[in-house]
Amino acid sequence: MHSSKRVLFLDLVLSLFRLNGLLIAEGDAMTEQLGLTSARWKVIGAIALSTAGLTVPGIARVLGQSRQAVQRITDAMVQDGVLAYVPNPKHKRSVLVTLTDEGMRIYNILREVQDPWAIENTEDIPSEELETSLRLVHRLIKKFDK
Amino acid sequence: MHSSKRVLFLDLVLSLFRLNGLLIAEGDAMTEQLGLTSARWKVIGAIALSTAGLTVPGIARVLGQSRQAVQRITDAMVQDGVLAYVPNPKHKRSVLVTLTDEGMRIYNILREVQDPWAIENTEDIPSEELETSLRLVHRLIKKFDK
DNA sequence: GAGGCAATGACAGCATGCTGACATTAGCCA
DNA sequence: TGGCTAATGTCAGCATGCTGTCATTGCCTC
Repeated sequence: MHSSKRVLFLDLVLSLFRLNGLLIAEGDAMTEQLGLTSARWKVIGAIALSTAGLTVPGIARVLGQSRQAVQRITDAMVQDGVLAYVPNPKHKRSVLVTLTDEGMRIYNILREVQDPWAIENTEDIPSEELETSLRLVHRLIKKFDK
Repeated sequence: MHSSKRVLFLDLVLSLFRLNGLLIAEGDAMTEQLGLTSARWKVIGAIALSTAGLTVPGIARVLGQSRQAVQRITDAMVQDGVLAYVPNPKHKRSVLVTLTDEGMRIYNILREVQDPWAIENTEDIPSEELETSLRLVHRLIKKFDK
């Protein structure tokens, strides 16, 4: 028998909370030897994926977090020599956040751990299911991101 | 063209981080007039859904959080008169957490807001897609929850 | 060009998550 | 039954998220 969509959806939401925590734990375990935490590899990932360069509020928009939270993390990472602030030709006050050589090194190692992890955890999951789920998630994000 | 499963999966993971934040914001907005926060309505939901009664570590296991984090929340909610600790016939030290009348009242109001929200946000999504996604999420939870 | 609104930086306070540590109690097995 | 191991309560410290606030700077419109 099929549950109602309402119940399915509430179950999905609760399960997503659970999965979110587990994914953060996975990421933390994966990056433990790199001295990273979930907040930090998210920032590194956002910067590495951007082509045009990102400001602090820009990273916050990508990650869906407050700019203040991101600012604190990036300040600490600059302090640690992983990130650097460089002048922004398009904005006098709002500097761009870039990876230092050390940051690039860490990102490359991160990818070397993350890629096998992604491959391993999807080998028994059909592409169609991944695509369906991803489409649903994107749809919900669009719905809630006002 | 189809992306590789690896890329699909990494996109899915990043999107889930984003969606998680948005869902918490949704829940917070929904429960604003009830004086609840995300941490609190999760606890209320867990208790309301349990049939046998839950201890603090039990709630932590359901929610996938540390027992210390849950303890702090439940202590505060007992203080606020929403929850109550009652003796546990099966365990002398570990009391059961229950909803007070006020807690039940709040839970009922919560459901009155949550149900229409769930229905509204699924009306344009086929049941099959919800089921596929839920199955995938459960599978990943099982994979990571060791 | 001037004025006003929006974006940004910076600081503060608070809620919530985690881990670590330690004492106590339950529960199970020899 | 005795004792060991796991579970629980409790306290502490820390990381990370949020919001609020205010000054400053950018940018757009008139």
